[in-house]
Amino acid sequence: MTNLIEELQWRGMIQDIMPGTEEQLNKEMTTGYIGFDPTADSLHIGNLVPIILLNHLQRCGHKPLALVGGATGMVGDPSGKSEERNFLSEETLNHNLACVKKQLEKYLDFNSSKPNAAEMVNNYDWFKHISFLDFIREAGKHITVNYMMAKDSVKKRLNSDSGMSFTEFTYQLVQGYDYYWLYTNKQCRLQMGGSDQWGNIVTGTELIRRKTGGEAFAFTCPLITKADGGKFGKSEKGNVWLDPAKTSPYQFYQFWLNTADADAEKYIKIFTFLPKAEIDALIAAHTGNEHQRQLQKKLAEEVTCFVHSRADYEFAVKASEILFNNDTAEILAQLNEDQLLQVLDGVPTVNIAKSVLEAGADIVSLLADTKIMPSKGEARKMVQNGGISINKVKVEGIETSITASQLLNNRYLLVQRGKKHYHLVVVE
RNA sequence: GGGCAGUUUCCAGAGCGGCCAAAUGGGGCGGACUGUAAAUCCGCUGUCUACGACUUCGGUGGUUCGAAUCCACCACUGCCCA
Repeated sequence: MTNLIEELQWRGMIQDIMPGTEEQLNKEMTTGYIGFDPTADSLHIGNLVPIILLNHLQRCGHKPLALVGGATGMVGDPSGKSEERNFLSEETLNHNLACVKKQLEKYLDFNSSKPNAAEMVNNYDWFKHISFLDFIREAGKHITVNYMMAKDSVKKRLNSDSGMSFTEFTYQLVQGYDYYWLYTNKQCRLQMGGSDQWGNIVTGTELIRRKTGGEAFAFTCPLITKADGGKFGKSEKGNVWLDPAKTSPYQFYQFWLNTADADAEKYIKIFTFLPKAEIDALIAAHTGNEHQRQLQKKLAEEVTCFVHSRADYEFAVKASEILFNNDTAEILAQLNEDQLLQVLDGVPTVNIAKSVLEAGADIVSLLADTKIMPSKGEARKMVQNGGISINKVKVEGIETSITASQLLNNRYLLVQRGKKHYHLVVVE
């Protein structure tokens, strides 16, 4: 049994830890859990850290429980939120729950023949049987309001103008009860989470101690930050999702590849399972040769393979080469239709009628009509600034006209605005 | 309820009768350099049938040859007094 805490420590994944946690983990196979809130119909890369924590737990020979918050999702966690959250409708919640469960199955080993097989639990399953009165007698009696009010997440909101509803105030008790329930019914002895969860987690261990006299353990992982102060996990297009239908593997790969130097060392430790020796070697090789971006490439490779697949990764690399290398006009022209569409998967497309090109369309009108540029004025300026390329060839001058002879595979036109923005024009 | 100040293009903020599509800064977007980075430098940033035309300066009317600029009313915002 590998020492989990030691492993996580050098990776910089431990923020707070309850005394005795390491001893418990070294003593026996321990069951540990993390909760996932069904706030959307897909997990995003912010949820990747908890997934990886559970994965490490399992690799070290312990038993992970992934808890989906069917009940807690109905309440809303106030931690880190400055305002009261809106309720999700029941259908949305159920839909999200199903999606999240399906995703989680990909990342842990649920093969029940193993003693430390992962398990999925839904806290709605036990909360649906508990009446309000049962709850306030069973859980509420053991925790004082004074104790609950002392939590940071609560204090902040009490001092704010928006206040805090009774519902959200209760959240920590609901989550605390989860831990108590898992403690008594699943022999769960460990809870993990982001450091913003510390307050809620401690309420759980407190509840366990007061109700059963038993001891439960916990640790948290630092929240992921970016060196430039931006919010981690957002790309220009918004959240980076794990669902390939919402964020294509190519975009996912690009997100990691674009990691800033200042963050890369930290991220490769947290988001990959590479052993310490290999990471140290990579960092050493990267230092002084930052322009080669070895760290970013390895990071993007590992995470893309873990979340999607090796095939998806290889494809993303190929697509990146075609899209970003300069002398690829010829390669592009050689691709067949299938390859072309795969490389450009996720690129926004516009349809135009073939007749438009037969007479030769002037570049400015084409850009404006296809909505690639919002107006002719802007299209004109963009072309004059050298910001538009067709099929990887820069457009020179606003008099340029586009004809059917330029179509790739007789159907497609790859329009590029600036370095990173692509549009696929499909002729019908 | 009374008094004062304000409302300008994505944001902040100049302009106070013609020289205003409107200074400057920020942001955004391009280009060069680079590592699909940072920093730096350069350009663009109301629309169009584009060396010109058209529509914008809270709203509606008015004064004037001419208004973002002056007047009236309305709406909203901020500050002060009740």
